[in-house]
Amino acid sequence: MSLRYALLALLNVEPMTGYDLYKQFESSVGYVWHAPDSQIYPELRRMERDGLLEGEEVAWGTKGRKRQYHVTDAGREAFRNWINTQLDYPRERDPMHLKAAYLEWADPESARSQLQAHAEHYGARLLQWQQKIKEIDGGTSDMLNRRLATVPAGDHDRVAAFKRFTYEGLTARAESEIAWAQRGLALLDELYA
Amino acid sequence: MSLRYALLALLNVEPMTGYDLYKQFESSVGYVWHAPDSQIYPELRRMERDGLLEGEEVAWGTKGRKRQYHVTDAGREAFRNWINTQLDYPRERDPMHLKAAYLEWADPESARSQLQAHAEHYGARLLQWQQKIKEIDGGTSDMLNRRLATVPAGDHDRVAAFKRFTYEGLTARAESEIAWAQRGLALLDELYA
DNA sequence: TACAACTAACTATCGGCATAGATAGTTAGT
DNA sequence: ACTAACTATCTATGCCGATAGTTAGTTGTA
Repeated sequence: MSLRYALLALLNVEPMTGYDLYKQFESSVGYVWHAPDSQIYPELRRMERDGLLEGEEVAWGTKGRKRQYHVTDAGREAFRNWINTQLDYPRERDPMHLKAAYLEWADPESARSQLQAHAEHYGARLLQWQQKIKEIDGGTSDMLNRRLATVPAGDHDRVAAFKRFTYEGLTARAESEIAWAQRGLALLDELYA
Repeated sequence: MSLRYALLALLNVEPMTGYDLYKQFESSVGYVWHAPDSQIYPELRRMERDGLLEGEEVAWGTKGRKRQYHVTDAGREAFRNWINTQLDYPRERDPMHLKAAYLEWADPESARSQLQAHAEHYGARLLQWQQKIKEIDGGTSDMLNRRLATVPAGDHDRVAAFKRFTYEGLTARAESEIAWAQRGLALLDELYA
């Protein structure tokens, strides 16, 4: 159900087509949330059906058409409602930690390369998220600047602060995963010396 | 697809019924992996169909019957194969961080209580996982002791070390989430002073 | 003995998400 | 003029998992 609110969040900034939204999820916004186009288009139709969005056909070239959606009052209210509602947390289900618990079954080299890959995966994420923080601090974040243009100047600090806060959480998580993987690599050295 | 391997991991220790496995996921093992019985029973049947398990009817009381499953050679091989295979990491999709990015839409009190709940959620997990580590260190972990009984004494350290390593990762993650939520609470105090 | 709690297993439905592929129009470069 | 890359949208299939409800037998206890 979060896809709906991710879409509302983006459409709150400016009207967009399904394809625009898809591209957002493929690039910068995708570092926080992702969805394939095959989920986006049907969800937009459902949201229009539910009165959260309104779409209008826009000409594209001579024969082409595209459908641009904008948020309705009901949509904004639904978004505000969601953001004020307590999430419920899913039960634990993490494949990498499940694996880790039975790593004595693995070949040491395989265990090593998987922990290495874990560290590298989060290393890549870490760089992306740190980059986002730099962009926020430097005022060069497109996403943020477009968002800021829609709110009064007095709220700018607040909006930027929450964006930064989000990425701080993600970088902290990445750092924690990297540290864990590295402890694992050290452990392998000990155990298979 | 990880459910299959979680079940194999448990059944590698000793034969169990679907209900036994369900109870495991409801209690201690559930802190690492969880599944409802409505997924467990069909998956066990599929695994038997695929030759990873063999089940036998066991009498229970006078008229009752239950089906106890044990792992086949093919099952053990499949498990070893899984544990040696690199995972692929899903795209980012985290509702709480999505929310955090738009927290300026929330009522300050709601934002506060949600961050509080975030900290409390991971606080509860943290206690459970720390408890697990204590049990491992003290040799009072049932799960681990049963597992250790099935491997040569020379491997005991290794088996225990990986279990501990798993819970260390989970506690580190919980601590990181708690710290993040607390930074968020401090931020709210600043922004809505 | 009556009842509650537990053991055991199964079924149905629904939403989320991945993967794959189909179709059609447009734009930019060679 | 061609064609590759991009824009735009849609459909189909299938797994995973959540939720809820059903049926039947057993055990412990008031």
